[in-house]
Amino acid sequence: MGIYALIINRKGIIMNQLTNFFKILSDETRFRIVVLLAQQELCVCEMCGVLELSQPKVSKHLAKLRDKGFVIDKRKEQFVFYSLHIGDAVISDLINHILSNLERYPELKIDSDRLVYKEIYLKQCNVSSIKTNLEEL
Amino acid sequence: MGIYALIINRKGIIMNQLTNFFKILSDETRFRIVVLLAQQELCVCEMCGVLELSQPKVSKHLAKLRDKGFVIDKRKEQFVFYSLHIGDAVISDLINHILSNLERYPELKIDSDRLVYKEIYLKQCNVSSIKTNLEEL
DNA sequence: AGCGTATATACCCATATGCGTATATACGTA
DNA sequence: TACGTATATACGCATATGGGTATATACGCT
Repeated sequence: MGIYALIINRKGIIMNQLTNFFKILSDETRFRIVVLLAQQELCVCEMCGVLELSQPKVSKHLAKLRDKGFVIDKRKEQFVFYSLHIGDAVISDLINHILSNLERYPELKIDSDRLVYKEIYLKQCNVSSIKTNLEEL
Repeated sequence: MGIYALIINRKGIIMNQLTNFFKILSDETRFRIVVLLAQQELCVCEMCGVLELSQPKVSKHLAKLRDKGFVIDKRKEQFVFYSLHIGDAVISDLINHILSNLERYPELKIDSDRLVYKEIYLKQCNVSSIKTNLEEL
């Protein structure tokens, strides 16, 4: 494989990185996850709680993010914490742009506001009484 | 439907507009089309020529862009010209960001460079000799 | 070792997606 | 009206996607 082939491949990779990331963001659940992780590292049950989504659903979307290399997972005892890992400048600028315009996307803003209460979800990941506990606030 | 429901709907619409656009960009063909249209309005056969893609393929992707409201089509005699129509600021900033970093995405850069020769394709849309004509340059 | 909690994944299903091919429609011109 | 070109769309197919449910695995604690 000569240099030209290498260049071609590099082209493809770069191009794919962008379209892959757009595919990630094209699902509402993953989009909300990315916006959360752009603000702080979180474990799975915290995301389930904040987003009010089932654990397998969140885990499966995180797996896709991991497979594409957009997040890094790090185990801390029982919990697995995820953090965003973005290389491309266009992508990270896009995320920052969204973050600084959160008020324009009320749904994302609500998610972010609920990050304050994330500790609530730490010890009841698979419990269906999340909403009950929330309502007590 | 009360005001609250309206707000909810408005939320959904705004949120969807972003994820819809990411879905559009998640396909390589559509991504290349959007980048071209961000530079100038083009008719279908010009896009087929520049991108070296079949006419039905380009038309179908344009139909998706049209259905989501991201492009406007305008007939001029035999030709139908498409132009980008982006409302959301985050989206248009994203596109501008990509445009000003075209050198970092060689494949997109090549497409854009070929825009210079777009007139070639105007009267041979369905002809398979596109490459032949290109090679004469 | 046994139990509870956290997380990942396998399985199944319904639906969406992208593509090639063929065809329909629209426009200009002879 | 007939023909060529431009464009849109219908059809069929293979594959991808997202979700729910059930299950497997990992960790901490007793």
